[in-house]
Amino acid sequence: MYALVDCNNFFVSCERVFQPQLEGRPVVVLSNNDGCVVARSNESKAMGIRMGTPFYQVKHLVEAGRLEVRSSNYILYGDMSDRVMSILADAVPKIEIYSIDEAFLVMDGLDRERIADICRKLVSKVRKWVGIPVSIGVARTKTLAKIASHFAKQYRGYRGVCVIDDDEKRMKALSLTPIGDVWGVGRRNVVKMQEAGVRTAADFVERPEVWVDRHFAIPGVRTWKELQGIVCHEEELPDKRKSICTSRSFADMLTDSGEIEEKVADFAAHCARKLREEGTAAAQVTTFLMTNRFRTDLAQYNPSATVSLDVAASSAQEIISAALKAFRMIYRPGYQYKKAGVIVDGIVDKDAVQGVIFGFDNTARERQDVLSSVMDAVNDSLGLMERSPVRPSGRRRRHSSGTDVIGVASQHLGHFADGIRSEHRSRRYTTEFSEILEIH
DNA sequence: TCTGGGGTCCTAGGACCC
DNA sequence: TCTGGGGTCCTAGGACCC
Repeated sequence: MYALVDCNNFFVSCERVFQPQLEGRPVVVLSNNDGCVVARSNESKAMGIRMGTPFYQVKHLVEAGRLEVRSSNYILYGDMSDRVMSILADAVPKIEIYSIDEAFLVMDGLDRERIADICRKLVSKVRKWVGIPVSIGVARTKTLAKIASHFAKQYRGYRGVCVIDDDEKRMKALSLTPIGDVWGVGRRNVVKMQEAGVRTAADFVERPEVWVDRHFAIPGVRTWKELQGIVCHEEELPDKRKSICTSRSFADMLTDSGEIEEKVADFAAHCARKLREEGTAAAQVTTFLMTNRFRTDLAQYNPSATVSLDVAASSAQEIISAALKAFRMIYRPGYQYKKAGVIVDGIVDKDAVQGVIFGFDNTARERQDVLSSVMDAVNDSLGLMERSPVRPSGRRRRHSSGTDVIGVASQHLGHFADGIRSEHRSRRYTTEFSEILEIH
């Protein structure tokens, strides 16, 4: 059996722990740049505010005193997530952290009564110790556990825990679940489903497998099986990431090559730092630029270019130099750029790289690696730290937040967050000590 | 006026090989 | 004029997730 633990309205709940006056009030938390709504309290959901709503569309509610708003505070959320996850990890033999606010608990070898009991205790323990409300759904497959957690969240009678452990409960749950609420069925496929007369998860499982295969291919068949209790999503996600991306929208549109170049260098340095934290190196570096897609009155240009490295690298110098090379291949004056980013992929273990290097430029590379590790040490002790939000393996890692104090000259140090709106951010209650250190 | 960021997997089609 | 067949690898783009 799998138990899916899902933090209710996670970002809002984190804010409420330290600002109890938000309790019972309609609250939303915004994305980076104060762009869109990414988390809502039950009260703001009830007001009809949808996920992803641009903030300017609900700003009048804030001004009228009918809605509370906070900018996202990922350092706080990451730290709160770690606290929740460590309680969960202590309670069961195996945990798979799926996202910043969700984890699957593998409940192998426990009898049903005990599972329900453990889950109920976890709900109250997390609430009591961290202050975050969670819901838990239990079932044979992850897809069904997701559905169970929806019920646990939706109906008070479950008191936070819903178990689907026989066919009768399963079919009842499926018939009450709109097909679009099923894990793995996204917006595009909902349309196709509805056109075919499939409205609920129960409608879907009644269709023959060949029909599902024809219209929705392998991912569709997996979901179809999972809904019937046949496990398809079993394996844990691999430990190492296959790509790392750092990108940001700018508060204002930028035109100047030099100004964008500094951002790109910063993004590249951030990617390189993450590679080193994971003990990996990347063989490809991609830089992309985007104009403002919402300004249809302006010329659009969304180029990207990829530079391949001879030898996979993780030093700031090498990644930045490749990212800037790609940037110079695509930058064209005359456009107003709204966003840029750097993606590194072709990721391999650092050890594997060292094994295959011989020859003339080995020394230079070694020196850059040494320099990078010294920079990391300085930034670790003086910079502001942030916890990694997601690691599929459940292993916790610390991540730099980008407020480095030392870097490569092409970066715009200390200005990583410049030009990003964050007008309603709360304090970093649980990690502020390091910020104080930084000031001194 | 104002519209996020970071991932994964799958598939179709092209390049290339014998 | 006629113009094979089968395999692998890579990549871009689509769909999905939170």
